[in-house]
Parts: sequence; structure tokens; C-alpha cells
Amino acid sequence: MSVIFNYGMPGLIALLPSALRTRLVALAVPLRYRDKQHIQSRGDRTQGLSIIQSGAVCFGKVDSEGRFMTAAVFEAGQCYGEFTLFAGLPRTHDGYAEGDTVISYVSKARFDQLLDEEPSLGRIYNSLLTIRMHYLLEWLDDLRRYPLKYRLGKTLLMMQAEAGTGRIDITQGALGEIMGVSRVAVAKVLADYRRRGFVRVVYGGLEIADEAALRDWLGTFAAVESIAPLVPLFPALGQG
Amino acid sequence: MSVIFNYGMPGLIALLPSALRTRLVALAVPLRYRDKQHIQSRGDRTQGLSIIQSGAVCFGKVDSEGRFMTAAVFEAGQCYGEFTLFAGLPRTHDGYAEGDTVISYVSKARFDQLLDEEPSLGRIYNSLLTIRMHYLLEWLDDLRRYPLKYRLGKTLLMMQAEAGTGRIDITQGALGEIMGVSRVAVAKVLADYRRRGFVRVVYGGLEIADEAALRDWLGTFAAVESIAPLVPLFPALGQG
DNA sequence: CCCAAACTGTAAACCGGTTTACATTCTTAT
DNA sequence: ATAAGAATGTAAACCGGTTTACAGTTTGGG
Repeated sequence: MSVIFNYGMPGLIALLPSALRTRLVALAVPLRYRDKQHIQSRGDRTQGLSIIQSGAVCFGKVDSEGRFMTAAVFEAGQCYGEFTLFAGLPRTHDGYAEGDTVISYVSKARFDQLLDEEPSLGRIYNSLLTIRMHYLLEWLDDLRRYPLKYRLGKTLLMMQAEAGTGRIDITQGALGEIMGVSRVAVAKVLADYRRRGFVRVVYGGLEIADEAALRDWLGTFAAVESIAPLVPLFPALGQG
Repeated sequence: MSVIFNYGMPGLIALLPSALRTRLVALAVPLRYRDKQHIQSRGDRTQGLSIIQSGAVCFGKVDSEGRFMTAAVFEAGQCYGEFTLFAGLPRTHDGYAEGDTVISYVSKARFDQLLDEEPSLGRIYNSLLTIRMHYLLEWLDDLRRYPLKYRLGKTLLMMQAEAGTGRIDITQGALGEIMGVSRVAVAKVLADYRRRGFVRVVYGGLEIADEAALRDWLGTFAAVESIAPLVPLFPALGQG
């Protein structure tokens, strides 16, 4: 049930015109993290913008029983830290690297200065935040309305579109974490998909065996409009 | 399960310095709607900013069975239409007036011009969108983690804080719609609260009988930090 | 004043997820 | 080659919600 901020959703990198991107990155310090390395804690007071150059960052919180619950995964091209930049909040989530990860970090002071010099940066941020809000609301709506056997199929189609290849390398446990459900629930749905001939499950991943059939079947739950990458939904954001 | 964009969350009106507020409202056309009157449809192409002066607007979508599902309720002081302003999207939700409602409507052309003349407006919008995102994520987190008997209590406390008085005038059906659950589920929780002495249920509403006890009991589920109005959470946004 | 409409209370059957448990299969390191 | 670890498959008991149903209560309009 965590939001994956990717799958065709444009990130800051994609939205910035290249000149501005160059200036912004020039202000940044590169930070390197190894897989699973801790990046930030809920409550931290560091203020600044982080841009993910490679790898991914997993955000979440520890619940009262001490278990980590994923809220969102941000992949390369996405940025985070707006809460500290625009609302003066402390970090609201714990974050760790998902795979070896490189981050460009821009301090709040430097970011604010660039924001003064380049009003277009503010505009772009308005767009970015709006897009995220839209994406979040769509995803939330799916969550309310549709059962796992719809949401998982939709997610798999998006993953495949993102990956390009037919093979999706992810364990059922990780899938469960992303969808916010247990491994068992994922396995049940995949068993059903397997019987229907939609997927082939292999050790440590799966393949979409019949994409068209899966897409059709998902269509019986809901219009599958938004399974396509999201970019075409944002006509205002042609190039970046 | 719909988001109520209020309960101490600052809206555009609260964030704008008064001079800018005056300028913005001067650009607006007032629109009046009666209770339950239709305001917009998903897919509409009108672009502009709407500021709720009084009343409230309920947003949602019709699902495949034709039932309306509420996604969010915006109250006086809040604005909407950012998706059309910043991302060029058509309206993503149906909207209708909840109570007699007056809206200040600013066309995209006029808004864009003001945005050019007043860079601070863009900054304020960055803050506003950030706050909303934060609020949404918090709320989503509650939704994942905690059962209705926690969420409903928290919502009632917020409603009471907002209303000021002890009496909360809302039917159980409407409560269910807000919480995104059935009326029966609400009634079950309220029956339990009644037995525990937290609330008194009356026709068409309820009263918090023992706020301290309710708050304590909710504290056994989770730290109740965010039940207080949200404004103090945003130190960067002192005055507006 | 009374009836219709709106609202509340509660029960029963159901459903989609959870947790726990355990057997099985696949991979990798030694 | 094999043992250990990781991942999958599946079943059972459980739980928090849903839907449906119906009876009882309150309110407001004619």
C-alpha cells in the first residue's frame, strides 16, 4: 500500500529545463548510501532538498510494535524534502536506501537563494506537488474501491511498462510490502492469476504471460485508463 | 474515508497576507450555490481557481455501479482547482455544494497574471500544497494502521475542537460517508463508545460526554499528537 | 395531530484481508 | 555435493469491515 513515486510520473529532474537542472545540481553535494543504509529519521531537523540520482529511497514509519511500515518509495529522478523546505516541518518519515543510492543534497539556504533568482523553479515545484497530489488521490481511490486482485494486476502492468522487459524481478514478500498487504495475500492472488494464465511465477520474480488477457480482465473491475504511464495525463508538462 | 480539508489545517485564505488576499479576491467572480447543487463534473475543462468563501464543497467520483463516493470535503477558507492551474488537468472529481455555498472564482488567465506580478503567491502555493500533502499522508497512515474505533474517535475530537461546542450535529450516515465506512460500522463503534461513557448519542448528532477519557483511550492505540489542530505543526507559517 | 420520512440499534451472513504454521522448492556458499 | 537460507504454496483460524434486513424512535409537514 505504499505509493511508488515513479511508473511514468515525472520527477523533478524530468520537469526541470536542462539549464536550471544544471544550476541546481551545481549547488548540491553528492551523498552515497549502500543498500539498506539509513538515510534519515522521523523528527530530524535537517532542512534541504534531496534529489535521487540513482537507486531509490524507501520511506516509512515504525509503528507502536516496532515494525517498519512503508509509506512510499521514491525512485531515481524524484526529489524529497519539500516538507522541510516549504512548511518548516521536521522529517516526517524514516528513510533508507533501496539499493545502492546516490543523492544530490541541496541545503535550504542554497535552495531558497536559487528560488529567489529563478521564479520558474517555484512554478515547476507547484506543478510537481500538484502531480504528486493527483497521483496520490488516484491511488487512494483505487485503494478504497478495488480489491487486491485488481490493484495487484494494475501494479504489475505498470511495473512491466516501467521495466520494459517481460520479467519482473521482485519477490512476493516485497510485492506485499509495496501493496501494503501480507505475503500470503499476494500469493493467493498470484495463484489465481496463474490459473487464469495471466502470469508465470518463477523463483524471485514473475513474468506476465498474457498481458492483453490480464488487461481485459482488469477492465471488468474498472476502466483501465490510468494503467498507462501517467505522463500523457499532464498535457501542460510537455517537455522538461 | 474522505479527507476533510479543514480541522485546523490552514487554507489559502489563512495563508495569504491580507493585501494579497484583497488583490486575489478582487480578481474573482462570486458564484452562489444552493445546498446539494452541482458545481463541477469530472472531465470538465474549465480552468481556474475557486476559493470557498462560505459553505463547503464535497468532491468525489461515481463508481461503476453509479454510486457516488466522497473523496474529500473542502470547507470555507480552502481553495481548489490547482490541478487545472498547475498541471493542466481536466477536473478529476465531481463536486457539489454541501450547504449553501459562495465561491470566489478566478480564471486561469487572471490567476497566472497575478502569479507573475506577485512571486510570493507562488511561494504560498508551494506551502499550501505541501501542507495538504502532509495532511493526506498522515491521514493515509492512520487509515492503514488503525481500526475504525480509533479513527472515528480521533475525528470526533477534531470535529469538536473545530465546532467549539460540545454538540456535534451529524448523522451516523454522514459520519460513515466521511470515514469511508458503512453506517452500521459507525453505529457499532458508537455503541461501544456509549457503553464506555465517551459519548451521548442523540437524534441527528452526538455529544462528547468525557473528552479526557476518550483521549486517554485513543492514546492506547497511538500517540495522539496530531489530534490537536494542525496549525502548530507548521512553524514556518506563523501569520498570514 | 398524525403520518411519512429520516434516523438509530442490532443481528446474521458474508468477504477480503491477517496471522500463524508448516511443507516444499530453489539458490548459494562452502 | 550438500547444507543453510531464501522464497513459494497452501491451509486454518481469526477479525474488522460489508450488506441486508428489520424493528424502534424521532422529527417535521400537511
